[in-house]
Amino acid sequence: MSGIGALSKSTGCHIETIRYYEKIGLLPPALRSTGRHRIYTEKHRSRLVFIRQNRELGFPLDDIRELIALAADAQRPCAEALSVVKKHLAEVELKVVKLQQIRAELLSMAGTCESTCLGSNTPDCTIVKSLFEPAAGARSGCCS
Amino acid sequence: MSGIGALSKSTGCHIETIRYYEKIGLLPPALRSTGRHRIYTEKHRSRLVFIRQNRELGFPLDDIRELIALAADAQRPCAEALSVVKKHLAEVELKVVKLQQIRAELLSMAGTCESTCLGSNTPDCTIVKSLFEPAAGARSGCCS
DNA sequence: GTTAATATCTGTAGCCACTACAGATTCAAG
DNA sequence: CTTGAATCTGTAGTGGCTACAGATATTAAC
Repeated sequence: MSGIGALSKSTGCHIETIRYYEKIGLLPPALRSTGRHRIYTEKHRSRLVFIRQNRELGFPLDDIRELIALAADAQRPCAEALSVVKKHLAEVELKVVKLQQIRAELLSMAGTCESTCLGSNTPDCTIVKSLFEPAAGARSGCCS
Repeated sequence: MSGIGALSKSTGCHIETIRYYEKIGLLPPALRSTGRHRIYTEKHRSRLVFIRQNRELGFPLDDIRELIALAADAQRPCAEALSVVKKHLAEVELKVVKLQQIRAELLSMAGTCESTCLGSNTPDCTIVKSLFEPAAGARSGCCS
């Protein structure tokens, strides 16, 4: 049994976030003191830890909600939980690929700038140059 | 000179997004027809292309705003533009590292589930098990 | 010229997952 | 009993759009 401040400290989850999770039904409502302050049990705490762990792995709250539901109905959560994880894994892998492409592009931008215009008198930086370029091949077909 | 629909088609940028960029001052206000429909020039188009290209590289709108400002003041944008790019690059690289850690963790979760509980009669899936675990070592120090 | 279909207009609300307040109340310590 | 810290509720803001509703403009066909 502990208040929201203690729960926050022991889980590293902000007080506002704890209240938010309760509001959207991800955490069950806390018990209340006579003055309406929230009181938490160990069950609340372990569920909050679960939520946070999965959030740190990037699961959206709806996925976490589903995992919790699967846990509650202990019939055969395995295949379904696994599919939630695998779906998320696929998204993470896609993101990694995209970010690596972006990284390569940024490295090339920085490299070109450093070798071409940085320190020279060139007024138009390669990074910024595309702003003034008419973007070849897209002007045809325009009116007038 | 073209309307917002044509601009949208030629850039792949949604109409609502174009209006949004104007609203937040990222695109200069369009000319207007007698009936208040927006009319765009080639300059609008090339700026929008610039914005979109940089958005695809993950730059936040405020960075793009700064790059545009640097382009306008052609004094010495190079070093500053380069620093914007490098800062973003650092963030992208950090994200890649984090996502790769997450990926490893998800792979391990999926692997453990597949080899341990999937297809067996075990009622508690490893993916979901931490919900019920008292999270050892964090209970001490609690009141009562 | 008229009508119908399409395009565009403005403004507001919603998305995700929080975060940041303001102003009121309650709790714990001395 | 007082004081200061904690907590309460409720609302609004973040980024970068997206989705609508209801009104007006434009264009094409007849």
